[in-house]
Amino acid sequence: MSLWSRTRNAVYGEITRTAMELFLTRGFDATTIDDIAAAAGISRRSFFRYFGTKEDVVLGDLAARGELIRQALEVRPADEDPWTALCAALHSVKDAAYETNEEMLAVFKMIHQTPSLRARSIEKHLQWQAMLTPEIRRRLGADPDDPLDVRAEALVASVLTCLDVAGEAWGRAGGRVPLEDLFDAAAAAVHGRP
Amino acid sequence: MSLWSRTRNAVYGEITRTAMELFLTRGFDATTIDDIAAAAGISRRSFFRYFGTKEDVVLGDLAARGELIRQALEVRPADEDPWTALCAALHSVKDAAYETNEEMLAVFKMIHQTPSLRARSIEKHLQWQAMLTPEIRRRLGADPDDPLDVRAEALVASVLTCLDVAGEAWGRAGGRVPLEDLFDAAAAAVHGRP
DNA sequence: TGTCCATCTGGCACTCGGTGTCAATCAGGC
DNA sequence: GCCTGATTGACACCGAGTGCCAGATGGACA
Repeated sequence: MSLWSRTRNAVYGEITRTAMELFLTRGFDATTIDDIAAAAGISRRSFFRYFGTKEDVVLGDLAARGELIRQALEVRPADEDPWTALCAALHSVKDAAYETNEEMLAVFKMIHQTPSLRARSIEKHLQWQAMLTPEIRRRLGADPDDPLDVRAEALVASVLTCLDVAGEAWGRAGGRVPLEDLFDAAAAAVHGRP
Repeated sequence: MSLWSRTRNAVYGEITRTAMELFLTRGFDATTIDDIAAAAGISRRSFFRYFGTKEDVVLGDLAARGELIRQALEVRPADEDPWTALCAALHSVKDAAYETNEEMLAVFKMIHQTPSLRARSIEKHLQWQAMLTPEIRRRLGADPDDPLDVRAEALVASVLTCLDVAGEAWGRAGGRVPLEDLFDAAAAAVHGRP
């Protein structure tokens, strides 16, 4: 680990902390990149060297978590039915990115109330979908490239949709109930089975 | 129908036609608002008086179709199970907005290949979700305002996700198979039943 | 230690989407 | 013919994001 990457990580974390603080106080849309750059002591141009978009500060490592979910899915027993395997894979990956439950709640609310953030969040879920679908195709014994076989896409997309619905409900409910329980209830409603 | 609203409708249609032609030849991102305004013979400012965003030219009346789906859902038999009722409601609303199948195919491909369009399209689906959920809550006998009851949201969101998956597959397959068949296959994969 | 190279940084100019404002225009009712 | 209200174009402005370039800084090597 060279000094370069160490300072880079430090700056990365500093920008994230500074920006999130501004977002949670002023609101996402009311905070400009110039505000963040000024507060973090860097130039506006440098901000874009660490984050491609303003939304990436909030949703940054979502892509990385997709990879974790994919790995968790691969480990599931081969004879488990795809839906159960997907649900289990999602369960096994917790949100370790947040310090407190309150912070996580505030971020969830912000994401679901800010259209641009919501849209980006859904785009990330689409990436997860693309990452998880091949494994489900394999488990279904489907042709990996047949565009007419929509079963795997539908299963993966629906499970992720349940996660999204659960997340929104969790935010609306003020985090009073474990997110997992809401997800299980959503999944059960869609796929039958109590 | 006054002359004002007649000319307004005419201009609206003219902008749509001009813009769609540019989108389908140059691509969505490569077409600027100035291009559209110049080609349609209006000012850049006037464009934004007819369309809130560039994406709205492509996805304009999607919100209106949501209302049609809601009405179709209301008409379904009261004792039909929610999933079946939702699927039937979606079936009953066809895409009447496109002249030819080829044009519809081109637009679908464009939407699914352009991130900003894809995101907006999903946002419109979220609006549909909000419109359809109350009726499903009613059919489930659920408290209309209980944030912890996620069944209705999950059902509606999953059905719409199936529609989205089917639409994407339909585009990838070059429209070789009826969209309805792909939707049915996706819905069946998710909700059990072969 | 001094030199060279790669990387990082800040600043500038630019594009593009989108908004507020204001004066000019134009249809329609009196 | 005149007043009212909607529409229009033009201009200025903002914020996100990008390309470019000169300068600073750390690392490797002689």
